[in-house]
Parts: sequence; C-alpha cells; structure tokens
Amino acid sequence: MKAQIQQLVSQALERLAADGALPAGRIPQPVIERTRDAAHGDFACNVAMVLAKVARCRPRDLAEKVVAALPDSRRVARVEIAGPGFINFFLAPEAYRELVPEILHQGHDFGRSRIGAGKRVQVEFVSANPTGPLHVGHGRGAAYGAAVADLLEAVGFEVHREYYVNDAGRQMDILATSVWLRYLGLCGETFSFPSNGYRGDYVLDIAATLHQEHGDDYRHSAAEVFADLPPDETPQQPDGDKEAHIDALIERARHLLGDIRYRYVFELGLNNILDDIREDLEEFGVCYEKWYSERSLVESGAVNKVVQRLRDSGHLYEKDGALWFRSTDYGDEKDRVVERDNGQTTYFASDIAYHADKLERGFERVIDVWGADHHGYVPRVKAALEALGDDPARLDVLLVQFANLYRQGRKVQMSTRSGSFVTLRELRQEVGRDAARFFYVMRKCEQHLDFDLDLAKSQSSDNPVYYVQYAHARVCSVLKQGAGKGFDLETSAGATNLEHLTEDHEQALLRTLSRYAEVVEAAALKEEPHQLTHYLRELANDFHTYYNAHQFLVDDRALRDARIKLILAVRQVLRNGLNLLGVSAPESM
RNA sequence: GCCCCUGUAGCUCAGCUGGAUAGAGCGUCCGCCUCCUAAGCGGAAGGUCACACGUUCGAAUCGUGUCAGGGGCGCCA
Repeated sequence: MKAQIQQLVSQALERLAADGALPAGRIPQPVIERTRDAAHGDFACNVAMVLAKVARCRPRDLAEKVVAALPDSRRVARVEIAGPGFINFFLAPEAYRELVPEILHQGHDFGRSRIGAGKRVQVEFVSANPTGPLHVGHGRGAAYGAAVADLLEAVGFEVHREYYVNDAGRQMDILATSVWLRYLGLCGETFSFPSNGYRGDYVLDIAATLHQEHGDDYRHSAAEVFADLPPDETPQQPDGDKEAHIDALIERARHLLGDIRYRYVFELGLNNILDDIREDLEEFGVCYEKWYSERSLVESGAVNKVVQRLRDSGHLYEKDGALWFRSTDYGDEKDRVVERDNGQTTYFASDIAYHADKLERGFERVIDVWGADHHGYVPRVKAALEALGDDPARLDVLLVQFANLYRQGRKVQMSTRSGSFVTLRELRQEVGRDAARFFYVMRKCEQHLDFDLDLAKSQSSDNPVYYVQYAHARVCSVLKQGAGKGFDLETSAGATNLEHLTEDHEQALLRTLSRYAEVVEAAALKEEPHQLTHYLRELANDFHTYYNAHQFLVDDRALRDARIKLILAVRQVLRNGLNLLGVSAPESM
C-alpha cells in the first residue's frame, strides 16, 4: 500500500519535471511514511520540503503543485497539505477492507515478499565450542540468529543456516583429557583434578559411559599419569603454571593411550556434547542446513592452503618462531599469529579458511552472529578476507550482547568457574520454549538484555508472550463458541459484507493489519526481530480492545460474517508473525 | 591506555533512511464481567530525550566534545 502511494507521488513529480516546475534530472525516490497521528491521514510525504530548495519554491506551494499533479486513485479518498508542507494521504475505507480477503487467501504466505529473491545469504550463529552444554548467552544468539534467518527467508532470500563446530584445537584436547581423568577417578585412581580442566557434571557423565562400556581398559595409574609434570597453578601452589600443566597432561594422555585410544576418548566427548547441543537447539526450534566442522577444514588442508596463499601474497612474516599475519595493513590494531611456534595453526587460521570458504561458496552476503565479547575479532577477519582479495563488505558481523537473568528483581549470578551457570536447557525447562524465544528477541541485539524469569513465567497480560498468544487463542475460542451456539461460521468469499466494518476499532485493526508486511520487511532488512515482537503486541492490543468493545457472534448474518472474517485475518497474521519468531500459536490457553 | 555498546517517564524499553503535540508496557491512582476466556479493556498522573556546541526549513535521531554506566582488549578459543 505504501508502495502504491509512492508510485503516485513519483508520477506527479515526473509530470512536474516535464512541465518545468521541477528541474529536470535526478528526481529522488519520494519517501512515504506512516503517520503517527490519525488526524494526519494514513500516509505522509515530505517531498515538498525536501525539494523546495531546488524547485526555488516555498514548501507549501510546491506541495500544492504536487497534489494537483497526482493521478487519481480509487484507494485514496483525499489528500491534504498540512504543517510545514507535508502531503497527507487519507485512504478510502475499501483500500483497507480489501486486505481481509487478501490475508485469508494468502494464509501462511501473507506478509512474505520477494525483495531478496535470487540472493543467497548465509547466516552462521551460535557456533559455541563443543566443550559443554549451551548456556543462556548462547540462547540469545540462537533465538536471534534463527529469527533473522527466518525473516530473511520470509522476504525472499535463499537462506543457509550454519553452525561452525570448533572440533579442532586445544580446547577439545582439554575436554578429552578431562573426560579421561574423570574416568580414571571412576576407576579408583586418586589425584587432584587440573585447575584448567573442565569440571562440569556432564564430563563426569561421559566418563561414566566410558567406564561402563570399557571397564578398566583405558586405565593407567595416577602415578604414571602425573609423573614429572610441571606443577599446576592452585591457591596452594601459586607458582605453578596451569597452562603448562594441562598441556603436559594432554601430551601424557596421548602418549599413554596411543593415537587410536586417545582419539576414541576425544570423539566420545565431542559426540556426546555435540549431540546434546543439537538436541537442545532442536527443542528450541532452531535448525541448521549445515554443521560445519573445523576439523574437516584442517584435515582437508584448507587451512594450510589459505596460510600458503597469504604467505605467497606477502602478508605473513616470521617472528619469535611463529607465523604472523600483517593485519595492521588493513586497519587492525596489531598483527595476529596464524601459526604458533609449536607448528600448530591457530583458531584464527581456521577462521580465515572458513570465511574464505563461505565467500567461495557464492553467498551474496554472509552474516555472522557473535557474542559481543568477540568484537575485537571483527577487524582481523575482515583484514584477512581483504588480504585474500575478497570483499570484506560481504561479511556482516552482528554482535549480540549478553543476557542477564533476573529472579525476584535480583540478578542471577552466573559463572562458568563456580559451575553455577544456567544452561539453555534449564532456562527452557523453567520458562518454556515460547517465552524464551520471544524474550530473547524483544530487544535489539546490541542492547544488553535483562531477562525477567518471573515475568516470562507469569500468565498475565504483563507477559507479552502470553498476551499475544492469548489473542490468538481468543479468536479460536470465539469460533468454538460460535459453533456451539449453532451459528453458521462459513465465511463468505471475497470482500462480501466487509462494508459492515465501520467501527473505529475495526478501522484501527485494519490499519494495523496493513502494516504487517512493512514490519516484516523492515525487521528482515535491518536484522531487527524486535520490531516484530513490538508489532505483535500492538496487534494483540487492538484485538483485545475490539473484543471488549464489540460482540462478534451477532445475530445479523452479514455483520457477523464481516467480523468473523476480520478476526480470522487477525488470527492469521498473529500466527504468521509468531511463526517467524519460533513461537507457537496455541488454539486454547 | 585503546576499542565496542548504552544513556528517552519511578522501572524495562520503542522511536523506521532527520519531520508535525515524545510513545508503549510495568508500577501508582480511578473505573469496566446478567455479555464470545477479566490470562482482558478504558481513563488519569508521570519527560530539561545525560550535558554542551555544531549541521538545517526542522535534531531524541546526524557530527564533535564532555560526563556516567556496561563490556572487550593474550603465540586462549
């Protein structure tokens, strides 16, 4: 509808240009916006003020000319000039009414568009290290990334969702070693667990599986395992080096177990945790087209190849036995290591290879959803892409701020160290999937999120999720009631009877419904799902107000038909919107 | 020290590529079920848009600076 107004104004401007009232040449695309105040009509255009200068004409005078040049449209009831030179459009009631059959006809597809048609975009999100279960911080990235992906898909992009699995590298070795040590504990060995090891219960569970299935097969004596190791760093031994200690333990594990057995423990840990993450996300309604393994990148030689490319193009140099990438050439604040002095490529090297691969796969746009703590990482990845001759502008990194949980007005303390962190699974169990998905995307991603657990659980209008879902359930309930009363609820086809929708509440509802497609488009293109949550609340509010003010199941058949069609349209839009956010639309509550 | 984010009603936040009188929810106060779910609705009070300059027809929005809060800065991932 907005686009139609825009076209009318464009035509008027062309006419004026042809008549010489406007300088020929570049005529800007006029900006049409929704009015804030109904007294200003439905849409407003500020083009007269914008062009007043080049037209050498006062804004209001120019507005007169534009209005005079506007082609007729049956959708526009009247046009007014107001304020400093706004051109206000008042739509004909029928322009809104036509929306109802359109919504009912298009159903699930209503609000979708083809703006992104033909463009492929990749969205990588969550990508948490498989060294433990997802926590509430990952949850926000999951809900946000999934919503952005679904929104982009809704406006026509071909979306590819991906989870990058950091299954190579030192952290995974630490996990494997932690599992093995816990296993030794279960075998009856006694020793002090390394301070840098993973001490979560899930490690113990995996160790128990190993013990159950293989008994003492993987057992070595603690004395043998800990012989001649550099001392750990503990409160009792502040002089120790926890990094050196754990690295030595990893080496010892490899040595004592041998490649095959070590690999077995490693895989057991990885697979257990990855399966858990997959299941967790699936239950959260988050699915991927691909789980991309870092190890596959290392093993296929892609990492070495990309390092070689950088070396050949003169972007690398050696210092202190390590290989450095001169990222400062591209605006990074310092150079970065791609290969450590022990010959191992760094996580960063894998990441370069991964991002180069993304661009090679031909995505027009590549979106990374990262935790805000990674923001320092952005310049170096972009630098690497530029050094490789790719266009870094194709990569868009969206940084998601952390989420803080609140219970009874108090911040819930979370820390990995104390082991008291809240997992995503625990959160879902406490507040439910719908509330979690909705709450996570209520704020824009760069905003710190205060997640009120009590509110998310409350079954009242204070809780925006229940409020919106309740509107949906209420429509369903009305229909059930109608059937119970023996009303004929088969609605008429097309725009029949819709002229009976004359109440202010009905007009307001139609107006809100007409905004839906615009909201979806804006939320998608700006990567701001929170716009949709706000919209859904407004729509639900309009509906609840209408519900309280008017009876739908009236005796007048034509009026009843019109009202039922309207609330069916409301239900459809609520459903479509909730669906894009991964929130269910219950039939009853 | 450097970098990123944020400062709008008592609280939590919207405010679209600058636009008309600054918006919601919660909380507070006052009302509304003989009626399709009161898990709902209506009304009232509540603001120096952190502060100062600048850009222009016009600034909460853009620019610069100041102040305040949060986060990040490793041959870790």
